[in-house]
Amino acid sequence: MPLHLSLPMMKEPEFFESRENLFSHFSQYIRLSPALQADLADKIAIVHFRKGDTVHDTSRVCRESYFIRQGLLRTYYLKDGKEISEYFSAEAEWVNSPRSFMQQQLDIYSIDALENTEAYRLKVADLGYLFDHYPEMERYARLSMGSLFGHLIERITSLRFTSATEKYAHFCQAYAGLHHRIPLGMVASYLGIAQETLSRIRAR
Amino acid sequence: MPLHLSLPMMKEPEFFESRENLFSHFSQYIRLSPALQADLADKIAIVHFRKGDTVHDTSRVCRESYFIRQGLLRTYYLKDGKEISEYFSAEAEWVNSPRSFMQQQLDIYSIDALENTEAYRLKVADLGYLFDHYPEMERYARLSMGSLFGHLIERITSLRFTSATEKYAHFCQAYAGLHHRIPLGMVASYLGIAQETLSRIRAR
DNA sequence: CCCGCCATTTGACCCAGGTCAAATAATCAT
DNA sequence: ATGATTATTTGACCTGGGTCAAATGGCGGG
Repeated sequence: MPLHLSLPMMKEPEFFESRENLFSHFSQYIRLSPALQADLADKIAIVHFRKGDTVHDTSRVCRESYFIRQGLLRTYYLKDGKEISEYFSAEAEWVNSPRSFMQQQLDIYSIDALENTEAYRLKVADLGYLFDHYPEMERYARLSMGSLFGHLIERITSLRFTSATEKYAHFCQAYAGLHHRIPLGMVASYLGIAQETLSRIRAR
Repeated sequence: MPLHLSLPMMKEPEFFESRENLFSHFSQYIRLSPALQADLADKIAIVHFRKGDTVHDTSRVCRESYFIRQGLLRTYYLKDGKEISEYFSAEAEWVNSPRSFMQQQLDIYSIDALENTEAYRLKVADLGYLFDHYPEMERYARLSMGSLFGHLIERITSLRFTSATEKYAHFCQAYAGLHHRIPLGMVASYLGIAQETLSRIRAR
């Protein structure tokens, strides 16, 4: 099934505002030279997804990464015919199918949109170009990966020795404002507990 | 308590052989220029730990990273007075207390040696120097982190929906030859299951 | 506004694996 | 070697939370 996405159709001012969002994100990690800024602006496109759209599926190698300007995406995979949510990504986060994108091979993860979403798209080939020409992009990648690391380790800790109730509490804190926006069943599979159990916990 | 480590006291030939190990590791990811090679050789020291030694403890900020030439280290933390093993690191892996090393702040993880261990030591300040002067070091960091990522995600998957038996099977496969070298109780806490349960599983 | 399809809730039942306790085996230091 | 300390095994018991089933609630499309 082909990737389903609508093309940007925005007024100029809004477009500029958008770009600055991404740029200011970069600026948290590195100093953006004018040259890099220009090259980035050239490589990055804005795309829209409608709620329910498929952003990526397992039949393809993942060749693009998305930085969410607004909206909510979900990365999931199938296990015994059921969808298991791996994680959720909201504003100011990069999303792709990690191993598929990094090693350019097929992988089990699909991505879909839980809300109408507006995102910047960067193709893997363009990212490679940026890495080759701007050492500071390498640094950006290293630094931003670093903070992800902490989250993953925390999650592993939370999965191992905590009760279902504690897992949910940790989730609410880690995904702060987001947990309202995500259907209960998906939260349950993210936490590795049964939907029914989570429903009972909520009705505490 | 001060860091307990013995200084290198090696014959030259062995020393050279050691360094080449690390260099060939780097070569898997980047091309090592002679200048970088020289700088690396200058910054890196060889250290030895005896079985049971503390490599890092929670009272200090982690200011060095170790690349294991031979041996086995364990990263763990205390929960309710018990040691929970976070992960094990063997030959050809970098070890530190991740958040403490990356953000230069205190964290909950300690590291000790499960076997006599010989490792290369790189100080955080020297690593910063290398990042500042050699863009290819940034690339190395990005690429080598990438492969860690896959492992962490796999582990999260394995923790969520699998029985204790499956967790142990996954562990044996992920840590291939290593599982003989690690005490049962530590494996159990790594997997998030009770020691008694793991003992029964093994006696299948 | 109504219908049909999911998502969520509620109830009943059951088992994998946790806890506590005590025996046995392995390891270490003297 | 030998006793002391620590790691592993074994047994008995119990509970958190999984599974299956059925009722109820919500929402998007016509």
